[in-house]
Amino acid sequence: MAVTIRDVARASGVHISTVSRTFSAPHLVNPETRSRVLATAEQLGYRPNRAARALITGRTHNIGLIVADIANPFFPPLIKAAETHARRRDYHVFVADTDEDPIVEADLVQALAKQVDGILLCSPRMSDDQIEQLRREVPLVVINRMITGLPAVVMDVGQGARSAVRHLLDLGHRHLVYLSGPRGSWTNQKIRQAAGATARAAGAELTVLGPHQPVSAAGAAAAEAVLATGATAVLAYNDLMAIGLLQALQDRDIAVPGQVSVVGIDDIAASELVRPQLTTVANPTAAAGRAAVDMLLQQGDDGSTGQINLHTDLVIRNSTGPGPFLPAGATTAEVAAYVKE
Amino acid sequence: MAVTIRDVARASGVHISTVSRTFSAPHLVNPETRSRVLATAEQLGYRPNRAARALITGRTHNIGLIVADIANPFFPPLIKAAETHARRRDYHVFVADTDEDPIVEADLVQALAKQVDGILLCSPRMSDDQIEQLRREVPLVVINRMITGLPAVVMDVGQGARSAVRHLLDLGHRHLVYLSGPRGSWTNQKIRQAAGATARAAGAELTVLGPHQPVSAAGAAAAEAVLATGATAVLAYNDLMAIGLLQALQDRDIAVPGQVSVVGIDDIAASELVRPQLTTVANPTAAAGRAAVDMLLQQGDDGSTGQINLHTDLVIRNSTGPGPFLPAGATTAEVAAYVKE
DNA sequence: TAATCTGTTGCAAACGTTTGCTGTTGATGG
DNA sequence: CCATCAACAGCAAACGTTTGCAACAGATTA
Repeated sequence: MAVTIRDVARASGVHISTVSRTFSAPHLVNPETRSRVLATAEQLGYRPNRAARALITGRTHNIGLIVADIANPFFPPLIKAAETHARRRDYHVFVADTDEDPIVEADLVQALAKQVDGILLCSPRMSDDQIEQLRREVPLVVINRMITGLPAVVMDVGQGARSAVRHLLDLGHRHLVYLSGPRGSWTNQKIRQAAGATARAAGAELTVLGPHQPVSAAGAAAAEAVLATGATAVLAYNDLMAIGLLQALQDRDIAVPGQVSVVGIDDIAASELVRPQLTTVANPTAAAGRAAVDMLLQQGDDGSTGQINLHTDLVIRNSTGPGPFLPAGATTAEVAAYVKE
Repeated sequence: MAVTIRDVARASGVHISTVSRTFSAPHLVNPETRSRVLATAEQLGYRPNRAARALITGRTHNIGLIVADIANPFFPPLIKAAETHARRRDYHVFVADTDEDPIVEADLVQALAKQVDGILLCSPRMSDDQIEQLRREVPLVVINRMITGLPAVVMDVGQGARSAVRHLLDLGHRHLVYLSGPRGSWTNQKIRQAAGATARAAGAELTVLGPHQPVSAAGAAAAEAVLATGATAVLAYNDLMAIGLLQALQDRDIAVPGQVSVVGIDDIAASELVRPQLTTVANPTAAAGRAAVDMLLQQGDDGSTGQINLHTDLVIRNSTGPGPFLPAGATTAEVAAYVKE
């Protein structure tokens, strides 16, 4: 049925090994022979069978990409960049979705292990131990989580959170809220620590609310709680939550940024589409995807296990501004009254 | 290095074919033997090598999913649903992005062909001929495009467009604009035809603007042109464009839906996050993904080549309402003046 | 001139499975 | 008691490649 190396060999009067070499080690075959083989291959429509190749070389030229939730707008740009980059290097990529379930995550790695040359693990929810375990079965690069001894590429959310908080501080805010993300998220911890430290260092207060699911509904649901704190500025775990909050506040006739400033993290596409446009920390997700692919592909060569820390950028838009500043220690009722004006 | 069927055979004192059958045809092996083999396999950490299996059976248990742009929010829910559904049937999926380029599209199908049992082609930009050509190399299911003789699952955008236009008509609008999508999009044609026919049947006018790239910037850029037509309602090729337009209008102090009503198509997540929330036609993308996978997997069995037409739903939110109605034949200047009030 | 080398090709053994066929055993039926 | 059969297990040939080794020619070196 399908045309194989053998058909090409017969048609061009050489041995199959010569045909094989024409494709996998061209420099070993006479230019003349080579072009003849190439021509008949082209004419016959020959395409190498990757399964057979994989069987003998042990390299599949496939990589796996495991993310928590494909539909979370944070991931698609990363997936896209990784896929495009991989393809340019003649690799194909399996994409899989864990639905934020650590068990599914582990199963997936196992299932994919034999079929890929390595796996990119995005924001894994597994324990460090589990991940180290799996690393013994298949080359791994972890994205958005740092585990000593494991190759990783992370986006420096700590630095991003610091910039965001400093921006808010510069605008005069003294009481901030951090709307935290899901339990078990490494990123969440980093943000929380960095934001807390930066606020404290400036003598400002930071109230942590959460944990929350990283979705807009959770941000919206947190609106009351945010107002109750009396804070004038909010940093959210991600843009989705920030946008949810943004709209919930506006639905309550609370001006953003007039009365409350809101900052997100990720810079998803929607952040620009929403009004006011969201001030946020832009994560270089595309760069991260590419870097992770490179790291994975190099890993085979040397045994290097580098860790890359990608710079993040605060992008200031219209959801932040100098706020209304309450007397310290205002009660919830006072805040609400103030805010209603 | 890796543990193979041979290791398991040796360790459990049977022939390799028995081990093979334990996994691929359990009913052919004695329950006692089977459990013994299973136990040692488990203990040794044996995992079947899919490449070897694929080589001999010709079935890879992989499928390919090719989309125009992973980052376009329309696709991720479809990808997610397809992947999850496929995995439940023990298939893994390659995801690839064509960047809206028909050439890349064809290359990708070819490259993936030998490595998958079939390919899901989403909103292809290739010509019908090309697609039929490729179908001879690999089983195909086309999503969001109807080609006679080819298995397809489409979302009934025609019906969606009709509902949308009827909704606008019911609100009293007499002059509508259709903001059309990219050239070569089958969906675009369908919408345009359905919208035009519905408007004409009611004696209303429909002006077509475009083509445009299916992105929010294009929607925003079209704002002036839309106003110039004097229309009071707009149907856009997709939500992204609708949202772009929405914000561009508001930035010009034009009330939505007070002065102009806007309807999108797709019901992407952002449509609910934007204010006013966007009235739009919800496409059952997840269902489409699942249906396409099923269709592809069945295709091997019988030679069936069904076509599924999925129902779409108009979801009415806050971007549509009774508009201000101008005297017929108002000039651009008059419209602008009117609209500024 | 003999020895060595270089460039090119063929040969055949892998890689880890699946599967049609053949044997063996013990049970069933006449 | 022989013939038939069913259930099970082993044998070996595939599947389409890659790759170490050997063979050979012609060129280079000593």
